[in-house]
Amino acid sequence: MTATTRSRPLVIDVHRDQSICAHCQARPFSVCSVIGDDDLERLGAAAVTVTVQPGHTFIQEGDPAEHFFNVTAGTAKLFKLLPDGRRQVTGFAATGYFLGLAVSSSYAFSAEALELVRVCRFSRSKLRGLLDDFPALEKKLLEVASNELVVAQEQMLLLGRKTARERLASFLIARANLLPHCAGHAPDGAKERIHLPMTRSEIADYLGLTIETVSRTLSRFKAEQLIEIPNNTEIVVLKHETLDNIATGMT
Amino acid sequence: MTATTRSRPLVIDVHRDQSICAHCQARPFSVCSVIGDDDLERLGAAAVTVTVQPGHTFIQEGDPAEHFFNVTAGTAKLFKLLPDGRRQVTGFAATGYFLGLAVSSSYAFSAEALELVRVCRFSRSKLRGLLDDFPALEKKLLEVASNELVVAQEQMLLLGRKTARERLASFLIARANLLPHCAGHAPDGAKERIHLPMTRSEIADYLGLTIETVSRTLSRFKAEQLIEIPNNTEIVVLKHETLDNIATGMT
DNA sequence: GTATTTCCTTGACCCAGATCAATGCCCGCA
DNA sequence: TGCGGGCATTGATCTGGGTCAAGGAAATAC
Repeated sequence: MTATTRSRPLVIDVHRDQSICAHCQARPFSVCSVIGDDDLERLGAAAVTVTVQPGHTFIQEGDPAEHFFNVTAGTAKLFKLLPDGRRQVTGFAATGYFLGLAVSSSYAFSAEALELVRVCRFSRSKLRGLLDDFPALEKKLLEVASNELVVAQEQMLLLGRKTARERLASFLIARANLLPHCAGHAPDGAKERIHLPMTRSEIADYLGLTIETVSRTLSRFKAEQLIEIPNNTEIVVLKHETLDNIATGMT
Repeated sequence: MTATTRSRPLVIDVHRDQSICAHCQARPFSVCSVIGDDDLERLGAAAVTVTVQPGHTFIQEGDPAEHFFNVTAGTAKLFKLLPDGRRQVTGFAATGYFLGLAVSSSYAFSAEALELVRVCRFSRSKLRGLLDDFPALEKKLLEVASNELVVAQEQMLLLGRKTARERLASFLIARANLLPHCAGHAPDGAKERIHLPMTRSEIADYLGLTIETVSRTLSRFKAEQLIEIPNNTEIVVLKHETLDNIATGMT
């Protein structure tokens, strides 16, 4: 919840490359997947690749919304601040995430790189052009936005009505379901090793809790043999089903 | 927060009318405004008008998402439930609101009429057809969804980080800004009479509080001469600016 | 190898808002 | 005009999670 007022966007390695999209390993996971191979040069011409160092803010809430971003590597946190520094993390943007959908003239949130982040940047006008030329892209964006809305509503339920225990369980289950292999329900025996690129403080700001409550609750899960905590950036889910039940308030 | 398990959708007065859109007074406020006068018959042919009685649920979370809705009169509450009945109201849908954007196969939330509600109902396939024929409609929907996302993020900040006092102030200011005339900042002198079609309990479920806290906080605002409470469905904002400052955490 | 910093954990205590419990108010109905 | 049933208000008390404080552990710096 502390306001570690970081410096302004420090951006290294900005460059253009017409053929960049052809070898983009994030494409299958992103909105760009709807653009056919034949049109990749057109897409690449509109994009600028930007690398953002960990801890640096590349979108500042309130700034004029000139660009749209597509995360192609690393994870960023999206957040909003109150004047006294209280922070709400509204989401984590991983590879494939499309950022900047706000139609208004200024950004509604800030974005800061947690790890080394690589993004594809489009200017507002260039994206407009792409949307006009590729209606499929517009359809895809609507689909993405609709899914985001569903996720946002789920998060409102969490923030408004769930207990600390339920919030942490929800968070762990959501992270576990991100895992490439078992995108569903692992049995209570199987071990799922989830990666946490964010600090406890960022988890707290995401779940509307304090860092101490996050820590205590995780310790309790460990004591109950629901999880293991090998180190600060990894958690092993031992009892997925049990955690899932806690997450959905069935306990 | 109590689960008043209402009956299933009780729908009266369902009818079709090709020319309905031509006299729709909700059109200027809704996504349909992007359809030109010449194409209104096409739009009307796809829509079914449905009237929903107060207290009746016309969208049930988890049900297959077969329809999209456009509210043309009245206000509905959108909400999600936990198994034990805890409720989170994720929004209020007034005239012009487009409902059902969830792209997944089932609804992510329920919707219940607060007053007598009238909606325009489109089947999934009919809407698909409209979107293919009117790209402007798709653009508009993306714009609407993007705005919804911004609102959702603001609500996450409220639910995760604001105090009860700040939440109520935010709610009152948001309602005041809905007023047709002064869509901005009324001076601290001017009286703004806001209408509340929802009960205290629904306000509580929207703000992540209890009914008692809502009531106490409003009473305190009244004691501080920030508002007047002529009756249960109306509140007069006396000091817009002061409330706005409270809402944004500047106190 | 030691110092510094940053993050995490744990304990003791506190408080904003929840819960429990009356009571009041308004409105429709007879 | 009085009665009954929802809401809403208000008071008393409780508690989950916040706050304050004191280490600990792991990473980076020197």
